[in-house]
Amino acid sequence: MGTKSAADRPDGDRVATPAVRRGRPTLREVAAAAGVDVSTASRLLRGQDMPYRAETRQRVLDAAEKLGYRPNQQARALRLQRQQAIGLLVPDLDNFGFTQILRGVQEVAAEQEYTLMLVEAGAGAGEGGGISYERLGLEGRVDGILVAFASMDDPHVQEWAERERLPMVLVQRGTPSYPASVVMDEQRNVAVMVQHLVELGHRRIGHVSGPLRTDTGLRRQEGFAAAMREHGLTVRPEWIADGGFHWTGGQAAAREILDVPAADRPTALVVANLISALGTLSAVHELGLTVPGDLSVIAIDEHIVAAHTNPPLTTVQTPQRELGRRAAQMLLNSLSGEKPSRVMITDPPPSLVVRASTAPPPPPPDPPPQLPE
Amino acid sequence: MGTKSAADRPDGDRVATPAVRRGRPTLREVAAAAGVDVSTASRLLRGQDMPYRAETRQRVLDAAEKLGYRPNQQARALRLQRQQAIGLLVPDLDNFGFTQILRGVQEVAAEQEYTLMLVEAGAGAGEGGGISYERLGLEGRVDGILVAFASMDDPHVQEWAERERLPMVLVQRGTPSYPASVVMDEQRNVAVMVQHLVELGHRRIGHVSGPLRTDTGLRRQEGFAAAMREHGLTVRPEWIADGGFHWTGGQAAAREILDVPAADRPTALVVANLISALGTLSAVHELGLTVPGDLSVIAIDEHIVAAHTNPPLTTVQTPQRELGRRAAQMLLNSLSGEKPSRVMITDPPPSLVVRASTAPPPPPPDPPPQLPE
DNA sequence: TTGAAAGCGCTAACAG
DNA sequence: CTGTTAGCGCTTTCAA
Repeated sequence: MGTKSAADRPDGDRVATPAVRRGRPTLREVAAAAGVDVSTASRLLRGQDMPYRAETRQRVLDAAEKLGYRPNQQARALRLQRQQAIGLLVPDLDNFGFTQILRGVQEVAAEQEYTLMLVEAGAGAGEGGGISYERLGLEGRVDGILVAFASMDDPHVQEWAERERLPMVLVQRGTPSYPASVVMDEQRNVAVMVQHLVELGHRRIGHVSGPLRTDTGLRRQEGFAAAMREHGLTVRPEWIADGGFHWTGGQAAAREILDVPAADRPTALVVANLISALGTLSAVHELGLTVPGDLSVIAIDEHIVAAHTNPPLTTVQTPQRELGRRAAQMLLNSLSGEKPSRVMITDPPPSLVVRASTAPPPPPPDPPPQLPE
Repeated sequence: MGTKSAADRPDGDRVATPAVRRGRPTLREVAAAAGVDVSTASRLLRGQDMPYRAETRQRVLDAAEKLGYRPNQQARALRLQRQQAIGLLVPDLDNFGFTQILRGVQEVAAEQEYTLMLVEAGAGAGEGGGISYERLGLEGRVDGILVAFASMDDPHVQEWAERERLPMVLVQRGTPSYPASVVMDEQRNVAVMVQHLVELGHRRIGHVSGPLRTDTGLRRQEGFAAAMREHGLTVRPEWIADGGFHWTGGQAAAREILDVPAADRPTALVVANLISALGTLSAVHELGLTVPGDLSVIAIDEHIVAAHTNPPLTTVQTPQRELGRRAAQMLLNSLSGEKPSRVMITDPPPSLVVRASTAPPPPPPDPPPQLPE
């Protein structure tokens, strides 16, 4: 390496780690092997500019190939002030709703040659607990983050992102105080479900909702009320309960709604997500009711699991993947200076996956000849 | 919350900041604000050494606090030649088996202040397809990787890791050619299942296996054979089929095994993982059989979903989390130069979660008074 | 007890 | 067409 004699540099040979071979070949080594300057090698290897002598180009390319050169992302990031990476924060990977969002995000990130860091941020903290975002270690590692916390109303994320100066796009959560978000048309999602039930003949419809403090939960519930009104049906408060987007919550909510005399029960339940629908089914069975004989159940979120519950659940498939795509695009665009906005996905419209959990309502238990209301 | 106006700076003493605010405060700025050299600030903020003048310490700490200083990971990584981050590659986040492994890995990473990069590597590629590991962009971003590809027998990973000089630990996959891996005691997992069935009175037991080209699949199948032998039962080849660790595979395998005259059917099926057990249940219902009336079914992998299938599945809970922990530990240790090894987790022993899918076998269809074999 | 200086590996003006 | 130079933000000898 050095052209100087080792003798006149008493400190010279204890510079780096005692490792004989370095981890990976550096650009400097490639350049040396090709007999050019690092700057030339850098430009050329990155495909920049046009004019190189054919021979130079060949020599550099050969040397890089031969040494198996791969640019050091860190050095590049430091120099460019850009990580070429984004983060995706999800609360819970057990929640079936997230995998499709993830796929969408992944696609876009890959297309734009960004690395995606997926972080399950809710894991340790449980539902209500505060998360230490600092602990995630995302700080200097990503250029921006996507936060898919529909089920978590956490003001800290926003503070954190601001403090770290991290561009952030909220997914499934249109907090009015934040300008960058992508959500679905929940009204429509729910309308599809209500419509299906009405077509089957149901008029007594209840709702196992999401938490009302979350944007998604709230909008689904509003959508429920709106759809009911549209069909001239009454929304009965005692037929609505918060299932918390969670298994136990769904169970508790269903118990609350259904553990009443048969005459006071709804004939169908619209459930705000798949995992809480599992809980709902539990409660239904506990109470000795049959689905869809006594009660129809329909839920948001399509997943293979829905085909295997008892009975198989009718679901609504929503544009989750598109949601992920758009969110990622927005984040990436905002990194290039574009102003982010609030977007509502409508394009792949929600579609019904009809299975065995929905059917016409049972005949009314009492024989009142006309209006049950 | 409080919308932060640009103007409000409650504290009177303001640091002379450059005209344009940089992305984040640098160490240099902190040092300047405190009136010390960067090297001093660096040492002090990292809690290095002991001897600082109390006043110096205070000034630096205050400045850092006030500016909201956070060290730049990239610069540090470049200097230290260490990312303080590890990657976890999983094939498929829809597979329930991985979340617990993830939790374990997360715990250890957090304990040691490592950032975890979770990458769903199989997503785009499908089961058999080759993955472009280079595309993951993990290259210079992590110090090592955990590969949880039980269901994928891919020689490329190894090459890739070697080429990138990335220390790698295999999780759930004890490839004999690779020295660093953590697996479970699959023999024991399966033995628990067989034992349960035998105790219920079953003697005609089949197996929906994992792919035999995967280590896990193979070991589960060997375990099955061993357990059967131990109980003096015969392993019937026609009662074994590969469910591919996938939904459709599970379905096909079960069809193959069960679509025969009743007298030739097993009375119980040991299924190699939960997702393929869902497929198995599908096939069983298709064929008009009842569980557990005609057939008992038991699967590996405990998950809340198992409580909601039709009927609820008896499962074996395995030490997945511990697996993740040990794997992460091994990787981290190997980063500090320790030789990795092949480890088999035995500690939290597998435990049975008994649900409705297992029961005593039906009475034999024919009336042969003695041995059915 | 603290400061000066030398880079980690890379890119980007600006000169030749 | 290619080389020189000057750092990105941080850590770490070595000196003072």
